[in-house]
Amino acid sequence: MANAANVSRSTASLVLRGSPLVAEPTRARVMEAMSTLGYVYHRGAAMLREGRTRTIGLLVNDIANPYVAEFVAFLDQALERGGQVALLANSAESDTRQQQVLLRLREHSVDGVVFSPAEDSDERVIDELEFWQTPFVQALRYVSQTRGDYAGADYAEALRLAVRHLVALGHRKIAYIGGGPKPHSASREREQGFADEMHRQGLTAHRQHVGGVTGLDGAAAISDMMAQPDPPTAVICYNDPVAQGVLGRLQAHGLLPGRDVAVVGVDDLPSSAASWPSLTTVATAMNEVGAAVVALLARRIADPHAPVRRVVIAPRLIVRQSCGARE
Amino acid sequence: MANAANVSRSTASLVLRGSPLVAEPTRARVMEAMSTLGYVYHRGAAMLREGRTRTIGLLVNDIANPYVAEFVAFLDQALERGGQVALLANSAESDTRQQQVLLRLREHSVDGVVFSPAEDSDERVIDELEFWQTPFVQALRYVSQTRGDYAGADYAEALRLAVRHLVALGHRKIAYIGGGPKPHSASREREQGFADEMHRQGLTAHRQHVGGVTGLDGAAAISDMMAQPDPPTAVICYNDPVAQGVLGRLQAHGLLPGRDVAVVGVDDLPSSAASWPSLTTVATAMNEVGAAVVALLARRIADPHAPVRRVVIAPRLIVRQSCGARE
DNA sequence: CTGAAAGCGCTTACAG
DNA sequence: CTGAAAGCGCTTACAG
Repeated sequence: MANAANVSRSTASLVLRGSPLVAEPTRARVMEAMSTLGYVYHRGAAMLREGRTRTIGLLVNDIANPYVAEFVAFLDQALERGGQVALLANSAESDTRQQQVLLRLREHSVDGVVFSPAEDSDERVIDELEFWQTPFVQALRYVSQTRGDYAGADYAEALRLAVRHLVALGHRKIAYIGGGPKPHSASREREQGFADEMHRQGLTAHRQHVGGVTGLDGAAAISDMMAQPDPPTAVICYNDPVAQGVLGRLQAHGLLPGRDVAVVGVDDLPSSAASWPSLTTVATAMNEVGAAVVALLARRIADPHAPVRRVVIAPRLIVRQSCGARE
Repeated sequence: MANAANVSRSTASLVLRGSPLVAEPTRARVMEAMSTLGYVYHRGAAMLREGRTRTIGLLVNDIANPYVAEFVAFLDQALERGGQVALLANSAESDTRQQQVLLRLREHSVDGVVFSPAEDSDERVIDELEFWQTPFVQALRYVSQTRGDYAGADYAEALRLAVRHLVALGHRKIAYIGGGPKPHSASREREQGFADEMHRQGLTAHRQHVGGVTGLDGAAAISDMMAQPDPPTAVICYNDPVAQGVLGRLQAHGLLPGRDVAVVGVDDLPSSAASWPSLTTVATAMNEVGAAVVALLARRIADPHAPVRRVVIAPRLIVRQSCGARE
């Protein structure tokens, strides 16, 4: 580099890293040379020498999912604040692609990996990460109940809150419109929470549907349910996009959500406050989950042998119009 | 590395890169050693030596925007297919952060940068990128009309299509609910297209509003407009989220979009087909823009002195219910 | 076809 | 406080 500034490379290196060992005039001389030469710190060289890259692999199941996109935005910012940079990758719910991308991340010598597993993830992903000794944390979903750090919301509790709220409003015919056909931890937890709370209330699922996680899936599911005899009076949806699709389709059938059928979502996307009727939903505390993920990863990098830690964030019911509790 | 496999490092290197110069038994021996040792190709070392990283900086104005998230998903996949990996960064519409993040990307020696400029971008961003000689392409928005490659949709044409469609349906009181307060190329183009086509039709903007780019902003804007005397009969919105907020708020006021007020969006998000009423919108061909971006960047990396190229993709009107043309 | 040597830009001890 | 030397894991000529 710019040791055309009349100093040795080690001195320059000390300046770069802001060491107090360097005399002021020397530092000034080096800084001067750096800026006139348009010098840029070559992190790649440092990483080769230091053995770490300050780079974190961020592998998500579906970046186009609005909730995941917000999660990525949050993590990107949090990592940046910690002086790290995110290598983004999207498995698009494919275990195969997840494997490939993980190898790629490893070739780039990431210091750690945050991942929300693809829905059909094989537990071998964990084997591999452990074999590589790559610090990692599972986010939003987990592949293994017991292996690897994890942070997510309490999805079972989210469904329990929704059921309890609807029962309190007098509903007994409560349906659940679930997520995609391939279950993962977060969808299993939701189903469990739904079943448990219904049971506790002396009820059984009035109807249950499996389809997908988008508005179109929600619309199709509700059409189906309403066409059958003895339709539900209340519907809980896998997430807000599904619920928004349900809101739309109900109205297309001439039914007003909140008056004719109660609808509840999960996640509390920003857009859910602006829908008509506004959507009652269970917020899954994305920021808190994100913060936990960052903390877990830092801890894991610092101490690879620390005991496994799993952080589960409490959800919160947001009552708006679509459940009929408000005008 | 594993030249414990009895070969020299150069031979191993040749094997790694799949050179045909290596004899089969030798190759087998090397492969064998690699797998037993759990060897992983150290891209960082290669990049230091080769001077390129097969890493692309992907800097977006707002990852939490659904359209941008889809764009990121598309690009991530396209880059991956080309053997590159995306370093993600989010400027969150801040020029300051954009500068920081660009420096960070450069420290990571990205081979090129794709960026959708923050809304308040200073043209100095371009100076800097040119000074660094970093190949780059502007996506979705541009900082400079003349400098740097660019790919985006034809946003002016999108607005023209929307105006023409509404006029053909008999509307004359057409309002435009624009994006955020800080204009950027894509919002200016929209405004221009709106003004041009209204003029050509012998009309003037019945009303025009500046606010934000989310559903809540759209809801606030339409409440405002409808509360004033002589409200518009048709509204064109900056993007689909704004339009969805408008749909919701109109209904909250007891007005049915498509019957009482026509509403048109821009972008054609997947969720817009599932809204109620389903949203008439102008699709801005995200995949084509993405493909153009990837091609432009490859070209720029291959030939830094190629003439500037700007790719503008034609938009397409998607007629659904919210404009009143369909039941 | 295979081997020995140099070098990418840093950081880390180790001497002065 | 500053300088000289080695080495991170690769690739690139250059000889054999």
